[in-house]
Amino acid sequence: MAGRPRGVDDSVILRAAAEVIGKVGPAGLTLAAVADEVGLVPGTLVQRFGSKRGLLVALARRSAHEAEAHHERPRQGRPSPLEALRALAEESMALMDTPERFANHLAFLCMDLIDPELHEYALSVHEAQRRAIVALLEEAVAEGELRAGTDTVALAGSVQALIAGTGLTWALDRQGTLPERLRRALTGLLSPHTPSKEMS
Amino acid sequence: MAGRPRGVDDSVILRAAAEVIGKVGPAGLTLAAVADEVGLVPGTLVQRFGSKRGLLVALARRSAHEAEAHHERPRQGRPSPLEALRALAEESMALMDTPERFANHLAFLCMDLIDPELHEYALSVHEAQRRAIVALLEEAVAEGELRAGTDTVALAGSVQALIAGTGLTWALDRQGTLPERLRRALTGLLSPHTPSKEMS
DNA sequence: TATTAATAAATGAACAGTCATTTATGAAAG
DNA sequence: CTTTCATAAATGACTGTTCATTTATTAATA
Repeated sequence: MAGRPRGVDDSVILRAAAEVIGKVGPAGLTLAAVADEVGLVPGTLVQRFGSKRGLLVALARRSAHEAEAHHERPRQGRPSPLEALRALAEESMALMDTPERFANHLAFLCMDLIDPELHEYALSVHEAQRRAIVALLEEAVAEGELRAGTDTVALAGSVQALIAGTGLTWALDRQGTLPERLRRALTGLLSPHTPSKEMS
Repeated sequence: MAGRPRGVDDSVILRAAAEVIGKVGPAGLTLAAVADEVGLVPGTLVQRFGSKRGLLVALARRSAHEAEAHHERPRQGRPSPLEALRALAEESMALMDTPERFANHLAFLCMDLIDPELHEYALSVHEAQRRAIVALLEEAVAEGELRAGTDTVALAGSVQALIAGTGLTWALDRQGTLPERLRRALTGLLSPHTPSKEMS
């Protein structure tokens, strides 16, 4: 039954594809570049993944599973829920802290602009992150770090927006360090900036 | 001296280019698509703009000038600085409230990923927006809407991140309406979410 | 005023390059 | 020998770009 064994595994091809995307962006990815990276020939990739699109789908699926698994890890001995939230946010930043990685991350977020079928994968990762954030926020409420009655789901949405937006704007102006800006913005989102009389 | 008059103006070509980018993304733009849109032939665009890259540079330059001019408009009879800030943010959202416009906006933000020379244009728009936000925040401080001693520049950075990130995440999950989510996130950034005893 | 020359704009065809994909062929392992 | 993997070459569809040519307009000339 078993014929000639594969010279290179699927996983190393996908890793190479991610690497290429990191360099030239998702739209600039070519089968030739990926094939070169792993010592194969473009046609082989088509045969193994069906098409270029098939390879991209496989890459999206793998990335999504990895990211979901990452977000399902329990809080690891962090002193407080909010501290764990900051850690989560900073880890997310690791996906955007170089121009290459940022381009890659952006490509992932906007995969549906390349191929609508890939949208579900980006969405599942996004929702896994949201669930993790909501869980931490609720812990924070339970432990008194956040005011009781906080709309944790809505706040989680804001936190996600802040994470994504901080990466985006930092990629644009490169002022300061990314963790520093993230921490400041997060603190601003979670603590008061207004005088005691509340605004409208 | 004067030869044959131009059948279509530069501005309508650039507008068509922006439209095409909105449909197929910046990397998917082809001269043929733009030429089709305005009833010309691809070669004509090369002759008029020097090259495809020249057309993109012209588009970036125009978009940058438009956006800067937009941000330099004075506060227009808004009841309060923070209300004006919310209005500014919501106007920014108008650039991302459809998939097409969002793609276009994203293309603009990431122009340097297409061509490094275009980065300066994206950056200048970003800084114009920052100046506008800082000005409003300082008015808010002066009028007592924000606590004295607020680091308006840092807070402006957070506001920008929130604007960009809200557009990004909304494009991903499409939950709720964009203005609603933006307003909630902004309120969260500018008002307290913690109990009176402040967190670290 | 009528005619001609000069100039710019636009065309359409062709070019060279790249890309994904297909086909036919050879090699490696059970 | 059969099955699977990989290759090399060829294909067809695009791409941006160039070139000679045509068209439309203004300026100058007689």
